[in-house]
Amino acid sequence: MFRQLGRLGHMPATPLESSEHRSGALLDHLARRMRLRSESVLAPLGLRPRHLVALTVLRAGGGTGQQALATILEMDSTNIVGLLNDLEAKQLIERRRSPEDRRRHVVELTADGAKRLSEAECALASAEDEVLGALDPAERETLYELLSRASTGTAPNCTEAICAADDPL
Amino acid sequence: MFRQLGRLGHMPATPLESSEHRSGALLDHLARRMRLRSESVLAPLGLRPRHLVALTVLRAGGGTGQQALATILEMDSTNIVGLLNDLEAKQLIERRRSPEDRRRHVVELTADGAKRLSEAECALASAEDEVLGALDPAERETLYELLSRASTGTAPNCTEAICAADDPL
DNA sequence: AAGGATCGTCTGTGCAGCACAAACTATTTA
DNA sequence: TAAATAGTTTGTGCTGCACAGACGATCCTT
Repeated sequence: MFRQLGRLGHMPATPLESSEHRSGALLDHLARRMRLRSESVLAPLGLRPRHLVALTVLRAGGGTGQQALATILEMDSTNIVGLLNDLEAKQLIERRRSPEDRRRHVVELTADGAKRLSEAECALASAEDEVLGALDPAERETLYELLSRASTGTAPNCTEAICAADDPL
Repeated sequence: MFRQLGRLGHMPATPLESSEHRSGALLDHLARRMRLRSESVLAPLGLRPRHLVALTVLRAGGGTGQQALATILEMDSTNIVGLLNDLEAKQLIERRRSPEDRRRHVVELTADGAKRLSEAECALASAEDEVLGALDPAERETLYELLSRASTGTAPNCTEAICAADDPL
């Protein structure tokens, strides 16, 4: 519990710049708006928003054990199983047993998965246009970059392993 | 249904610059992580994440009718009622009948509401630190600004009505 | 080799968010 | 007066999700 707000101008020397600008609620709000639109757009592709999230994380993170995935996504591992089952049934991911520890399933995006993910992202363009309509392309890119950095922990400059997987174009 | 993707390299001259950088999944992911932390932090204040979202929108938007609110939040209006009932019971918002159209309830943040919102945002600082740990303060401010602009439609510069309401302390 | 810990899987249970529908009041508008 | 609109209330059902229990497979001890 700090000073709460700027108050009456007699704050010592606290910069107070970014002060109470908490992004949480806005994040929630926009994510919801996005999700609502995504669902209908994604349905024809046989995906749901959370599949997209998982695929995105996998694309960024490479071969991950599923309990590591559970940690990243902050989901219960039992629910991860179902999620991955869906994706594996569609051959968008692959579960391979880790050679080091054969209990472990290493989850990886397949070529199909990367492709489908790109398609989905492409299909989401109009949804994003609606939700982020107030931002110009440069701002959206900035937003993407910030979100990307935040979500992959402290990754400074690795936001472009992204296009590596699927563009044999 | 456009061309789906770049496919086989015979795309005309599409720049393809920011290309497939869709923020949807990242937004979802971060919002979830944020929400999980928020819930426990907010509980002692008698609030839940969605209350925060509603309060935030109200703070930004001023006196809104509840069906307008339903549109903004993209929630069913029946659920808005319950949400507002919660907030009104805690005297964080006020429902006044609109003088122009007495059917309409104009919803407004009370002084208490603004205060509580600030407290909540303050309490969320640590949660945000965890989730946005990879971003420095300037970047977080940028993020906030982008999210704020996006969520209030095309609002360029009205993010600081914030500190006006509650500081008679 | 035996014991316990760990990873993943499957099943089931229960709660909460939320959309949807129907019925009602108060009020405005045609 | 009749119809449309804003809000409220209640109920129903689906879905997401956490949580728990049980199981097989595989490590890691000792």
